[in-house]
Amino acid sequence: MKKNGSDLKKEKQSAIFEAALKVIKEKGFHRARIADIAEEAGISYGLVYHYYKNKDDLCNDILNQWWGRLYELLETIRNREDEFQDKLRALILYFLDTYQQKPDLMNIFITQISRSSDNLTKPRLDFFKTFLSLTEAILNQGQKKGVLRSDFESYYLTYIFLGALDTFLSVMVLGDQKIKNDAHKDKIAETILEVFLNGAKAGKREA
Amino acid sequence: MKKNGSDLKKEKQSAIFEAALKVIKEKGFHRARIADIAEEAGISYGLVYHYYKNKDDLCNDILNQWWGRLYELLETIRNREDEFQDKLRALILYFLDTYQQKPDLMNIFITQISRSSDNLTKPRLDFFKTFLSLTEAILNQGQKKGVLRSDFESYYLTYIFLGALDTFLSVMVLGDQKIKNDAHKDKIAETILEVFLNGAKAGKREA
Amino acid sequence: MKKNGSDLKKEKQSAIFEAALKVIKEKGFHRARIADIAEEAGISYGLVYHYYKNKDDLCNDILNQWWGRLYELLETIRNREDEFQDKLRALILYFLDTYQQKPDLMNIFITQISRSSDNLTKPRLDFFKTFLSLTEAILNQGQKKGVLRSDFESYYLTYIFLGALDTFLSVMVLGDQKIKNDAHKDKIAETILEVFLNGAKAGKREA
Amino acid sequence: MKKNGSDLKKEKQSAIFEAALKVIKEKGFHRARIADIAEEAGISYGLVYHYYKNKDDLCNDILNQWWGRLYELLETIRNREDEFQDKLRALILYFLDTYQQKPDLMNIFITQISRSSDNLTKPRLDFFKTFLSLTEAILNQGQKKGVLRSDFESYYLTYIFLGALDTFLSVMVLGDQKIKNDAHKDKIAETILEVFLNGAKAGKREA
DNA sequence: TATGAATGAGGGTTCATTCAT
DNA sequence: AATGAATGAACCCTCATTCAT
Repeated sequence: MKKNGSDLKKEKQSAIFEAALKVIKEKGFHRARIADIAEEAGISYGLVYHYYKNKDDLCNDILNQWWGRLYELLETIRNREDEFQDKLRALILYFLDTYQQKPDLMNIFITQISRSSDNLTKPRLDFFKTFLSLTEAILNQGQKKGVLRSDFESYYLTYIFLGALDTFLSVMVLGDQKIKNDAHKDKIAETILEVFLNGAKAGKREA
Repeated sequence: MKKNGSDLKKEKQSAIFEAALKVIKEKGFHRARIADIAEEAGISYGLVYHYYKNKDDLCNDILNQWWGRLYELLETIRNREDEFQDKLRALILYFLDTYQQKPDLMNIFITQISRSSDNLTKPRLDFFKTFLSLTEAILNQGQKKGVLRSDFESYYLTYIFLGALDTFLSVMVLGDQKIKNDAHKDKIAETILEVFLNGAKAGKREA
Repeated sequence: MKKNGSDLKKEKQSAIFEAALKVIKEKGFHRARIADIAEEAGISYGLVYHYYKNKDDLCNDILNQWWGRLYELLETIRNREDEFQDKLRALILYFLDTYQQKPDLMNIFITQISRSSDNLTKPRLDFFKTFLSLTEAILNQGQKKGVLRSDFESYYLTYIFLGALDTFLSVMVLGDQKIKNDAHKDKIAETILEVFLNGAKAGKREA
Repeated sequence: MKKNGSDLKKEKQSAIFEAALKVIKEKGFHRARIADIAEEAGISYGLVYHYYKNKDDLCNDILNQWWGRLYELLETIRNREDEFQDKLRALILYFLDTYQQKPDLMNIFITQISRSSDNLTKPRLDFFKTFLSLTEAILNQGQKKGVLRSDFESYYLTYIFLGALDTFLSVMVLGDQKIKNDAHKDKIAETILEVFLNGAKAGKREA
């Protein structure tokens, strides 16, 4: 079955996208040269500019895809009729899955997007704030249902939850640790959930 | 009392250091130009090279100072005979104090150092790992004393604790939020501690 | 009636030619991109290379057409048995007519061809010199007939005549002024003729 | 006598300026590369950017100098109490003198500035229009004094006068003709003046 | 004939670093 | 110690031209 032009175009663009992920992961946004990306993608220099207006456009595509998917997921989770804890678990697993399937992208999120990067411009900051808000909306559901304590504002709980998740991911990403199998993945998820919900203090849990 | 040459040298170097903090905070490591730093410091830019071998040297100075102080603190905390919770509180307050007194440095830590930055070279990664280890050593004390639960490896607890702290700081730094007063600072510290120790779940706390 | 292949070819080539005129007028030779011209002509830009060897070839086509027609006219005028003044008038009107009918071409002549353009290569300079020579030949007829004064070399008179004409056109072209009607056109022609022939000094004319 | 820093700075900038004139004359604004200019000036590539913000800035400097001097001259001429014909002569001689002393600049005026150049942006067009206006103001003086005929608008006379002058210069510049001596220069000036004032028609002059 | 993807040389600009004074 | 002129490698982006389909 022959692919039509549009498919081919998308494929090539996708190749550039993936190459960019890899190079940016290795060098960071700044040091990633268009020449590197082109070489990684196995195409000529100028062709990158056939698919992307400029370097910024390419970087934004990465950001938009990342945040776009994440926002979508958060909306989905919020609207689901799940048990509250399953919502948190779903979010954690999304990150872990992404790390498994697109480690470069996850790496970039951790090292380039989540905080820093010299590119911390206003719109990029807004991405981050939106992420916090959407997550907070979910935690707020937990408070309303009486699952989460309400003696703290929901954003406090949000920071702690996301911080825990983020640091787990950071350690894995920066240490280049692999997720061995699904059991391992579940273990991590359960740990984060358990400590977040029940705390780190000894001897407080029933049974 | 006349200052001697060495003092003068240190003063000037310090001026460059502070200028670098400010410029790097505003532009990031990459976009921070030697010319900017010199201008901010009120000196000619050739002079920067009398005090620092090159840009990397200057950046490393910042990193070394940051991590050096932090390591020192962690060692101190570990060796203190405090109650365990006071150790954690001391660590949290150190970050909050630093944010109050040297917001630029804190900003750089959050946005440039803590994870990423394009400059994520091996030695810089090691800094981060050492930080995790030293903190883990303290949390491990908590487990040994029976204050912290032991059904998780100490590094799991470390990630959650540091993640919570880090995200609180990130939000403040990125949102340019000020710490209003000591009460506010204590509130934040207590929140982190309380949720870390007792968890986010509702109705589980005695009294 | 079906057009044959050659006609079609000429039509398409003509479309490219006209598109080139428009784009070059707007952007100049240098900034005019093949892609712009193709888009203006409503064809794919690879196709331009079927009709023209390269960009230079296209530009030369424009130059050749312009100069070719002009030389032809000058030859015609020279060989005509008109009154001398009618010859000059015919030349002036040719330019004004061209400006009316092909303003883009006229614009390019004024802004790109007549003098300079970065493309001032030897062959292009020769075009210009030939133009001067052919015009001079006509003015020389005027001197021989005793209509024009002979106390100056004919090329001096040529420069003044063409300079006057050229500057009139320049102002119109650069100011994007339209020729309102035939009376307006005649007025301009007569002004140039009158001042060229009788001078700008006051009170010297009979009657 | 030692030169101070500012003098040296100006000297170097001037060297770049002159080098730019030469290169632009040879290649045109577009084809003139910063590398060429630097080489011509005998300095390194980057140094050009020490003195000029960018290529445009350098080009504008040339334009501003050219037009600035010309405007100044036109103001001076207008305000002088000279005989009217001496005013026109002064203007012609200014151009001829400039051609003698700064042939590169004159060349650029003719081939790049006066009309064309792809760089025909709004502000550059305005330069040209101002030039026309200032000249027209002088010719208008001639009409008011009764030296020039008033049956044509002053701008018509302006176009013819400037056109004549411009074309003389063009021919010299494009033909790379030298002005042999002062007598030659005067001859040219008188020719332009004579034909402009008394016309090209034979047998109309007194005596 | 027609398309537009693909190539890569060319050139502008930045900026860390060196160096003469 | 101090200045800032000077250097040139690095890298982004453009666009004429080629080529596979």
